[in-house]
Amino acid sequence: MERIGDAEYRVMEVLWDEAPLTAAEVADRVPADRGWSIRTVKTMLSRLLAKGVLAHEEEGRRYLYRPAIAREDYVAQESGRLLDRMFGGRLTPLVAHLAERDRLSDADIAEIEALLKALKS
Amino acid sequence: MERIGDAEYRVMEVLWDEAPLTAAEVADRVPADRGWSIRTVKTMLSRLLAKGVLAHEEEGRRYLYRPAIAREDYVAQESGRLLDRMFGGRLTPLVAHLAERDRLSDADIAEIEALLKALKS
DNA sequence: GGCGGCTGATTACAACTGTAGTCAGACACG
DNA sequence: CGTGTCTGACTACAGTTGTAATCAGCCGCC
Repeated sequence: MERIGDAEYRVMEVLWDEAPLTAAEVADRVPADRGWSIRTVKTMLSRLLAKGVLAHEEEGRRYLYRPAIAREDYVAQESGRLLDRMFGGRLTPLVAHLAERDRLSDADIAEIEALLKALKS
Repeated sequence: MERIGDAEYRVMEVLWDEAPLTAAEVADRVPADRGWSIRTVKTMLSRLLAKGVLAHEEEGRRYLYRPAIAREDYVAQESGRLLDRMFGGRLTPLVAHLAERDRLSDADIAEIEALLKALKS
């Protein structure tokens, strides 16, 4: 599967939240913090189409865009990539690492414990 | 902190494992699967120097290269980035996600539970 | 003492990415 | 019916990355 850049990912998120949308609608919903022009959004959409991660159907002279890959699949691929690259593919060192770095609160720990308990049964 | 590409990361790993090293030594230790030329390795070293993630000391007319950032710090940054981008910065959804995707064996679960227990005490 | 080999420095170049401008066609309003 | 507007397509351009080649200097060997 193709890789997706940071900016492109913003666009994907919009469409994973709500689809199908026109280019203008996507532009409206993209987080404003980057101050993108509509043209930039359209470029993103074209590239994502070319990469095969978006699909489009024609509606009059416009396109309606929708994701062609599931968010879960993409997220799985990217987390797997990080895990492979940094932790030899093993999750435990990641958890240990984040715990050390204070990215884990007590509430997180409780939550993960509950999750693991559910997984075992 | 500067970002490091995939190929550059390979070079960093060599030096995190063993330092200081000369360019030729790094080239010897880089995993062979990409079939890099020594020139390519030298380019990586220069760029990593420019990015400030490597340091060098002169030894005669050569450099000895060593990491200027800790592996842990870089790994923390990158895992934080993924977590922020994909899971709103929260670890639990990542664990849940990987569990669903069968990236978690029973042994992993036991291991993480032990880790969490240790964290709480 | 000249020549091959090694060194870092500089340059090359294509693909990808972020950010946008231009263009030709359709459409909608006055 | 003309004129501005919106659309996707195409083009632009700088920065990053992967992958190297070239260059000028030094060093040891014949």
